[in-house]
Amino acid sequence: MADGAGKKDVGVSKRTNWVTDLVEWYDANRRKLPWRSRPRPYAVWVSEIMLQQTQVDTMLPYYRRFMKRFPSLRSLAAADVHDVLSLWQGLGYYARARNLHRASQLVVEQHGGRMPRDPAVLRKLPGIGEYTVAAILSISFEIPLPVVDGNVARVTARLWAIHDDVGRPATRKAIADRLTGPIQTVSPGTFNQAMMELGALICRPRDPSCGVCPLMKHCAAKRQKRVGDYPVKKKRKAVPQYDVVVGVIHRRGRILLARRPASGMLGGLWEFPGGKIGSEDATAYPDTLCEKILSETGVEVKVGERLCTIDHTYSHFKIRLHAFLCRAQAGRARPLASDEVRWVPPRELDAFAMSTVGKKIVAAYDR
DNA sequence: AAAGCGGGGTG
DNA sequence: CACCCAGCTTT
Repeated sequence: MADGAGKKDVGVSKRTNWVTDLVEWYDANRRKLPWRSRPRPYAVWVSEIMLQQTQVDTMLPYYRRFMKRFPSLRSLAAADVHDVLSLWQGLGYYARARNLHRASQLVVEQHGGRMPRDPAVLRKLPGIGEYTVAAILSISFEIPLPVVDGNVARVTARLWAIHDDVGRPATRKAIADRLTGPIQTVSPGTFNQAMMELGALICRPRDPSCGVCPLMKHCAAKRQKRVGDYPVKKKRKAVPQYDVVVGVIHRRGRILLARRPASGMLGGLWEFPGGKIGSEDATAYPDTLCEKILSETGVEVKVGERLCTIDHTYSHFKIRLHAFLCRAQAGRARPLASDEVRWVPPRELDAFAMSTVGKKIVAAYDR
């Protein structure tokens, strides 16, 4: 009798469930984040959209401001998209804001303002894909759908020494499949957040803290001393560089801004007129800029001194941007290559939603 | 300068 | 499925 009980105890302590170890670690080590206290679907949604391609520390101040201004799904749906973009200004990936705003309106129109609990229905909303469906439904409704973000892919690839490229959809699917069993043995919201938290705090891309990892004794990569070999991913290719010229165009104490088309890159944001140029000599920039401004806004300008040069990296290319002070000579401004053009008093520039580059030009102008 | 994060949309 | 899109942080 005593023998049998002893055997059982040994068995349990030697091979504890990795999910139990993970969740215990999470309960003791998780960060306190605003949407974690009592997860409402709307708060989880906003946080997950902001967290795409953006780290927690970067998005946190944006999140607080956003939730203060739009505390409910209905308040967001009722807002002007320009106000939503203004709050997103500087966070990047502006399509996320446009999609979130549009999707909130669809939830009000089609679902009475309540978040759908059906994965297939949720998935149809703009900006909501496989990952976001699983995140919202698991965290706010405890529905057992595993999320597979970069953190989870990395943790899982190491845990089971998965040698497939984690960037491929098939690998992501395989990882989700392997987590479908485990997630049903505990709170799904806790499981998913614990996996992501472990990836963010312990199982980091470089220099992971294996020594304090709750999954150390379960980890195949660690056992093989090959943690650095996982996850396997394809190298990203080099990005091209372009030169860009723009004009800060004055007329009667005002400055000309153009609003980019609503869809596409930096859609709906305001910018200084100008654009990408070829590899011509720098001495030709003023003439090129003059032509560009004329063809895009119908305004004839005299190009003056260079205001600033800004290097900026986007995800798929880099730019070296040269901003020139210009003076309008003739012509009425028309939105020939944009959705809208407007002459703006310099003091009001801050009220127009711009990308980080736009704000840098404004900052250089203010100096 | 290079690498890492890395979901969604499109074709 | 492959490929394109979109910025900022860390090293």
